[in-house]
Amino acid sequence: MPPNSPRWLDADERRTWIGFLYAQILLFEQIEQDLQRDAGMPLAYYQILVTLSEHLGRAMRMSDLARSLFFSRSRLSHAVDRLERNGWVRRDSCPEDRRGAVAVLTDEGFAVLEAAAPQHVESVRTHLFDQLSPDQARELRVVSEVLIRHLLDSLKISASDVLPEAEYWQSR
Amino acid sequence: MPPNSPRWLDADERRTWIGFLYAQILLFEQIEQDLQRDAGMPLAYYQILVTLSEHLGRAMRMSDLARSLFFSRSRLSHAVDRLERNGWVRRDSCPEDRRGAVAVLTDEGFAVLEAAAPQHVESVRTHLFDQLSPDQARELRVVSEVLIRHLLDSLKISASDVLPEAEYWQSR
DNA sequence: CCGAGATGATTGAAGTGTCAACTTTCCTCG
DNA sequence: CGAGGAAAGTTGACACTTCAATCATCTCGG
Repeated sequence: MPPNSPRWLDADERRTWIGFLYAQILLFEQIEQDLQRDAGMPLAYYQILVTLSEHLGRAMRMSDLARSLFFSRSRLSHAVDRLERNGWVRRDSCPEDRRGAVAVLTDEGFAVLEAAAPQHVESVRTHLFDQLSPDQARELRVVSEVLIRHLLDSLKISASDVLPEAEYWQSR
Repeated sequence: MPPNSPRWLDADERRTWIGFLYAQILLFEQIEQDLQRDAGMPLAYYQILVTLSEHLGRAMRMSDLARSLFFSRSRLSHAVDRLERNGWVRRDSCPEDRRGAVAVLTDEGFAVLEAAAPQHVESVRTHLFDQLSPDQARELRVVSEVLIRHLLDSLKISASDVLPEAEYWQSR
């Protein structure tokens, strides 16, 4: 698996890689910090609430939720523990599968989400879209989708596991 | 600070944002996983070793190292604790400032880094550069550098704190 | 020169994530 | 039907980060 003779990065590639790495670190650090300040939760938890809020009954099976967000089951389980303690999510048992559990967004959770959304969106706009020309934003999207297709392939994840945006990421 | 009327994202922007978010999550998850498998350390620790290895005497003041990597002092302190337990880094006291501490890359640490580098570079190439056309890689670099300049400004960090690539990220 | 505030660094607790082990229930196939 | 294996979910231990508090030293204006 390690190559016989490694294909080193040239100077341009190194700068691209380091630049991308640091841009990513700084951007998400900033957005997480804004969200933590405004809503008292990390981005991962916000994504859980958003995903639940967009589904029928504001409810989802734990496994489906985990797949949608690329979370391990364990990670989701711990996260829902905390969201439940905050009163933002509730666990119901699943009628058609006695192993199952359903995470349900509570009214309080929905209210917290509604209150947090405007500031979070503003943060994303300020630190991402306001900095890019329309062409650059388009290019960023193309690059992102290329990478997602590759990575899903390489992880042998079928894009249709990733509801509800699956159609955007189809391999071909 | 919250806007009177939030500037919501339109459908294209939402797709761009979610795409970028997921590309970033999947890419770094994959690269971290490869590095963990091949070298038994997270990317952040690898970066510490790389940064030390590129400095005179393979040594740096804790604070300078933290600034270079955008780590908090606390984070670096904990990380160096572990690297020290692994025997990869050593702490020396600082002659010209008695408060100070200097992190030094040990020979063993350098050897570990040399052993890990080829596979890590291969991983970056496979999952990033092999997937992008030269134009896309160029565009990714431009976008990254735009974001870095903005974020450093917004954090009031002067680019020259971030050695040794500072010149690349100057605001103007 | 001296005291106040800034800087360098560490510490411990709490939050979040990973990993492996485990339980329960479901599904399949002989 | 009834194993045996797969899937759903949880749990506990450990690893990494953050946050606030702390201590020591340095710097600088009066």
